[in-house]
Amino acid sequence: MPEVRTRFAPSPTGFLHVGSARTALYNWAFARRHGGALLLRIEDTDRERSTPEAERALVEGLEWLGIDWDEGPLRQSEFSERHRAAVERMLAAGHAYRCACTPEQLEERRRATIAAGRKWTYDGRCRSLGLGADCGPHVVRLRLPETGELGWEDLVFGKSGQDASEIGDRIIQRSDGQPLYHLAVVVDDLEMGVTHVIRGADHHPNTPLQIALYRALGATPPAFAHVPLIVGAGGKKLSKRRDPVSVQHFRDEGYLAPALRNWLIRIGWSHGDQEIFSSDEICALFDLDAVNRSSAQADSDKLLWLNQHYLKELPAEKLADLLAPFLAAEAGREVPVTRELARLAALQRERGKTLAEMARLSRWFAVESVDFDHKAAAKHLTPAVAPALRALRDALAELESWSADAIEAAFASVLSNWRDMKMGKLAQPVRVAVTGGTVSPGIFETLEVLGASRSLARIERVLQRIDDVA
RNA sequence: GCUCCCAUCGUCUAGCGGCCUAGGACGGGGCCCUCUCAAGGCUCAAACACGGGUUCGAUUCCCGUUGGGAGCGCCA
Repeated sequence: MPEVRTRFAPSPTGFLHVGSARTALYNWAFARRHGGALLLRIEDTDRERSTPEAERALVEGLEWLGIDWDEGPLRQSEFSERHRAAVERMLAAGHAYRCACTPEQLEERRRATIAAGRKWTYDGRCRSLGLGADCGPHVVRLRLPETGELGWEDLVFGKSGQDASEIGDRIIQRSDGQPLYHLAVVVDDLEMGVTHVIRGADHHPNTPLQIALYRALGATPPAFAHVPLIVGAGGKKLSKRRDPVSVQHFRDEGYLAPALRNWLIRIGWSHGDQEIFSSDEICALFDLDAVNRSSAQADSDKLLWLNQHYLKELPAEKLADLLAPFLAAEAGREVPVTRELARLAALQRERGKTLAEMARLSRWFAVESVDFDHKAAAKHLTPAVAPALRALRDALAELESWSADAIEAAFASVLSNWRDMKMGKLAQPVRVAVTGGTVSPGIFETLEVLGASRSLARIERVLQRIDDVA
């Protein structure tokens, strides 16, 4: 079996779309699984959209996801010479012909045909005119056989195809000499030696035409695998406005690359009951025959779950590195990566599902002084708890080592003097004092990471506040 | 409108004629744990779109219906 060569051929839109990302992932996984190569080709023939920034965004997104390629990025715009040469060859061989019908004439005939209740494909007016290059403004059309199956065995959809008569002679070169998409793709895939075209199912209906193109070029089509589309809620098309569609967006929200990768690979593909796939497992286990045929909705809750799973797997130091910028943005100030931050990250990772959420929950750690949640303060910062709080402050102040264990002992000693006070009655006021709210990791650990001086200062401040109110 | 494609819990899916009392996961409910919130453990509810065939036997095969999607450009 010849070497497997797959390709990912996005058009540069300024970001990496999750649907494209999954297609890239499938191509990558398939190539790796079979010891082949992945080629990256930028479809940049649409000049306005194709900026260097847009291309960089694409490359960045792929690299972040951990998708590496073996050749490229190649740019389609650099291959116009060979596109033109291919057209010349087809013209010479009679597989293509010049057509001088104007868009206006075409539109008129199309309308008339549809009005007559018949379906429109090009009516072949210029098909046998034998127009030469001197025929004035003209396009080039592919000459399809009158009939005949344009079929293939799709690696996902199985037997597929359409009869040539359904399609009509399509334009392959514009009147300005520029190649059309289908021609460019076929010529480039041929030129690059692509053996497996793995792409979105939206291309499924285009494939017969491309098969015809391969044949007209005297070539054997590659294997095709069309992967089902990712759709939004309710099975509707993913909408840029309603759904988060860019890989960058997920990255900025604090999703981990392994989580997004795992999420994407599992939409439309499965391997038994397995849910968690490392990069290596994806490369070892992915296969096209386990890809589904129906389109799938993206489930953001599952992504959240996966993200927390990977968050929990990360070493605390690494997690602190990742969390620091999110926390800095949350607190509006620099956040150095310290041992305490790593300790905090280890505590918060089972409380937040994204880095952004972890940062929100950890705000109290990074800010100078906390803002009190009004309801929490009203409920827990009352004169009734002041004596016990004062005793706790004294006990904490005398601690020789500031550790969770020592802090717990201080709490215990205070509680032993207030027999009718339960742990919760003391912990909550302290929690409000040091975090401003009622939600945090265990109170001993919270005080530990915050440090002795900041903890005591915040308790002191609360004591003052209770006195002021009283 | 025409052509093509798809159809299992709310969602992602397992199932490739009997193993199905339809399995797993996310999400949801309950219980346990507990200083809050989580995490964790246990547990419950939840699906073969419908109608015909084929077969001793259909979730699985065939045909319709319904519902969804994609494609029908001198866009990519």
